[in-house]
Amino acid sequence: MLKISELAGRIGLSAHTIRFYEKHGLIEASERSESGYRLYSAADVNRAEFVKTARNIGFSLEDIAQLLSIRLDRSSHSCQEVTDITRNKLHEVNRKMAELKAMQKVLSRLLDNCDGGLENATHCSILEVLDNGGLATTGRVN
Amino acid sequence: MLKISELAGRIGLSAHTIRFYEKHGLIEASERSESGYRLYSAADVNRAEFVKTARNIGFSLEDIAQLLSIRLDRSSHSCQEVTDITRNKLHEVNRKMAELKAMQKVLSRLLDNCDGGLENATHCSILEVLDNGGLATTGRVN
DNA sequence: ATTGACCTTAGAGCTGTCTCTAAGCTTATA
DNA sequence: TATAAGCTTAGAGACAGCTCTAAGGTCAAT
Repeated sequence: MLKISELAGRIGLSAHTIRFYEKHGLIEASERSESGYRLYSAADVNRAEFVKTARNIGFSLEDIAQLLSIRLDRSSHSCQEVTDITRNKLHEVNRKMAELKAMQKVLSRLLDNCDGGLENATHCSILEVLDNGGLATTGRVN
Repeated sequence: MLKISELAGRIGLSAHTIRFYEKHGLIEASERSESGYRLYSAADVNRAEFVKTARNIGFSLEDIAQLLSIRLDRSSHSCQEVTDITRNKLHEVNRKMAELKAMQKVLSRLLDNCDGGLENATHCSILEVLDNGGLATTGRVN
């Protein structure tokens, strides 16, 4: 049985974060010592590692809570439930990527058109674009 | 001179948001009516539109505050200051893109390896991966 | 004169994920 | 035995960018 900071060291989260995850139902200590210290069994460690892995991949704490409840009773959940969560996450990632790509394109073009020298900003093309409502619509790419 | 909701309609922000931006120094009403209503001049509208455009591109409110202070006195700032802000933003976007790409790759691979059928999740390959600390290191791509 | 839309302010609440603090108890080490 | 490290709890604070509320004043139309 591990104490909280031992678990923390093992999985690479702070003790603070582990307590925070516990409050949100993600990690459990199946026992307590006489003095009230959390004690983690091998199964608890596995669960915590599951949480950490899912977190690393990018699942939200809420996603992870759902995945955990499936993991806890695999036979009464379908594989599809798991893929649905994963697919939703992938869609979310794709949406964000599209946003970032648009930003990337605009920012790059702003930089391309501006020399960025040490002269004063009276004729800075970036400021001009911002003043004129964005990049010209001709040739605009979303 | 426009009242706040007229400005709101004009630039596509809520009156709430305009007051919020004002509190953060982004938008100003150069006058007030006798009864205390905010009144926006043409210059105020231009400034608000600048803010909106920069926001649409993805600049943070803090970035915009900096851009505004340059815009306010272009001759005492260099063009480089503007490109620095823009370049920093671009780098931030690039970093986030790289994170999202990694997530995208992992999520796609999880989905590829899982049939996602209606059968129960006892042998769900996604859960197995999460239980085993992530995708196999052989052939791992970051 | 009344209704209803609009305006004012200060400040709270929301999202998600921590991160830290205070005040006090326990355990290990010297 | 004294000290330091580690544990406990509840709750506050941080980030960014809104979003909304309460309690009230103003204005235009009927």
